[in-house]
Amino acid sequence: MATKEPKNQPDGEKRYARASSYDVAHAAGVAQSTVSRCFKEDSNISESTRARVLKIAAELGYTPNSLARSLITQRSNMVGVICSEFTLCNNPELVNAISSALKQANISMLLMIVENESAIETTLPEALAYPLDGLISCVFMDEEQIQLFVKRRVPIVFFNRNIRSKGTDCILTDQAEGSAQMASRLHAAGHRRILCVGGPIDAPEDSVSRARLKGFIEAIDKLGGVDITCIHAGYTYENGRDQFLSYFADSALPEAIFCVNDQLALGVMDACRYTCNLSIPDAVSVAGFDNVSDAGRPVYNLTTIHQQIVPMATRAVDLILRRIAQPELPEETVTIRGILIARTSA
Amino acid sequence: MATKEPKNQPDGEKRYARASSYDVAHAAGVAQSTVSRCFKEDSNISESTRARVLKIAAELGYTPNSLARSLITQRSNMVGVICSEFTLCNNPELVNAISSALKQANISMLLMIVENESAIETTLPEALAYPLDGLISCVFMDEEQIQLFVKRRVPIVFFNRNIRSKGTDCILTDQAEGSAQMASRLHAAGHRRILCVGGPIDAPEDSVSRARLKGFIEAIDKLGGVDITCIHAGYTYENGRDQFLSYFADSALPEAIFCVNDQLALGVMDACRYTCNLSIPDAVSVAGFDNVSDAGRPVYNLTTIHQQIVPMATRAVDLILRRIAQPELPEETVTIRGILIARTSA
DNA sequence: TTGTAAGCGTTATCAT
DNA sequence: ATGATAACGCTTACAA
Repeated sequence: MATKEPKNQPDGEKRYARASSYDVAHAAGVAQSTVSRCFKEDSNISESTRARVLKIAAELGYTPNSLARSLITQRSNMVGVICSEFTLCNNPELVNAISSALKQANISMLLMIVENESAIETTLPEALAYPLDGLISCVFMDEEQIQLFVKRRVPIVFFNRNIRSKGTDCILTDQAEGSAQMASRLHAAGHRRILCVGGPIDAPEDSVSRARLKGFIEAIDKLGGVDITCIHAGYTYENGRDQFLSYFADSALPEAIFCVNDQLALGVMDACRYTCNLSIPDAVSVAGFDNVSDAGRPVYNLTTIHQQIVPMATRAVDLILRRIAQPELPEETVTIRGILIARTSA
Repeated sequence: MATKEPKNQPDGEKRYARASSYDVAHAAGVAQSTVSRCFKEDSNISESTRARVLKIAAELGYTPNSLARSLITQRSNMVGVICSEFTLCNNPELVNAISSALKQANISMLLMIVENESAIETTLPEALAYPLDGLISCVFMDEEQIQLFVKRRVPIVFFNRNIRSKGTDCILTDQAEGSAQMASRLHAAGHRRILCVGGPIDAPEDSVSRARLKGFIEAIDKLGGVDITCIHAGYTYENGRDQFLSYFADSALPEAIFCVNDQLALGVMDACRYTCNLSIPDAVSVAGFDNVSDAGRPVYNLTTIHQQIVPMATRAVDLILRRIAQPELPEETVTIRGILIARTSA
């Protein structure tokens, strides 16, 4: 009890495989706190002992245990990222961008995938169990869910979800402005009968799809003289394809089709070309939003609005770090412009 | 000191936002250990106190801190997943499958993305810092790197990386057999001049691309009478496209092209159709391997070998759990068959 | 059924 | 420059 024997290693045999700072201290003949100091920059420690201790640590394969550190420092160095299966599978670059921004800041990513936009409940306990340094949510959360994190002082940044709540920030592509750019382009190209393929009919007022649709329609109305029709699908390729087909079954072909995301647009394009034998853009123009990687392939060449995912991810991480440092700062909503990528589909 | 006052809450003001079991205990007038018991199934606790404590916990927004729990239980309930940017971006379903298999087992996923197959060094410190319950690696690791984890008793499962090492398991698509299926099909279709688009020329002997290439060539040789040429690209769409173009610039068109992955195949297809004006499969057949989601779109309709990602992911998690429970079990290499998906490209 | 106390592996605050 | 020692928030004997 009064000795320096590591407590977790009563006999010669080790109970646990991972070496602890006690093991290193024991082997190096120093105090455990000395070992700890050796792994910290600018700590008062002589270069000679540091060198010796680090050498022994390497031999024993010792690295400070992040979990134990977190407990005392009150910082886990982990940020949770919640996103939907759809986002992961159709826009993996987004997750990649967030991952690399976090890596830049030396923060680990606890990734939680939810089945769909409204299934966040299933992962809430997981997100709450850890003392996360922050949460980046690419899905909607209601006020009650948000409060669970706010109460625990876990900063939330909403990624492309326009949610304003006390103590949370958000980063958004300027949906309305992006859609307006597309509206101008289609209008300038002379299109006067336009079909809009929106998200689900029951999408909430503040959803991405609604924002894009609304922005598009308002811009078109301002330009004037355009006949607009809207149909509503989900978000997927198949939704776009099927909804267009059932629309086109008993309606005239529009001159242009604006889809609120690229997946819908790709579905519509394929429906046009492979089912209806319509050539694009000769028979009809198609435009999307997001600029997913497929959109740039020659098979689609989709005219779309590019979301600047990389700067958005960087900014999202900045917002988290900022709020960790200064929790009481006023809420911020950062808006980043979309960039019109003119290809041949429209 | 002798009182039951929560130590972390000296005055009325709270230093930390997250409620601890002490806070709950204090509010409920019970011991801290009682609170702990309330959150554990089948523990000797009266239903009445449990109900009361849980109610108060909910009010305070208390959930047991996973980190602190891990420290004492020696189980972090976190599994690290390492994969390359390429895999994430070109086969996001893989990450999704792993994520959902882990979720099923109530394990959190620490996702680490590395720039490329050989950049794992950059994320090693992160993976080692946490006492992970296991590691699923979708990238290569050398023996020295593996040992770092083995030493810490962290089970590793290699996902589609054929690495045999003491104490580690792996789960693989049967590359050779899948390639052989494709070889049979192309042969049966009457193709006698076949171009293979392999991975990088310097890919290691035990790499996925080599295994597929080797399996294909051996099977073709067995069938006989086929003239085979190999070219080497990287792994990407652009690699496939560019390498095919530079090959075709001064060589005759083969009857069929087998690419060691779908991305290469998609690149080759687009090069054929959009640059060389060759129709597929009339002028040339193209086949791939993986069955990524794009392959099924009518724009490609790629004949390919489907990797059974979902069962593979489930099995990978099983292997981890198995080895956590019984670390000394013999190493296992699970092989799962690929399924030929015959579409119109070949 | 409940409370007391030890310990998980760290960092941080004191002494020395 | 280094060593004791007290947290961090839990789980788990052991006592009562």
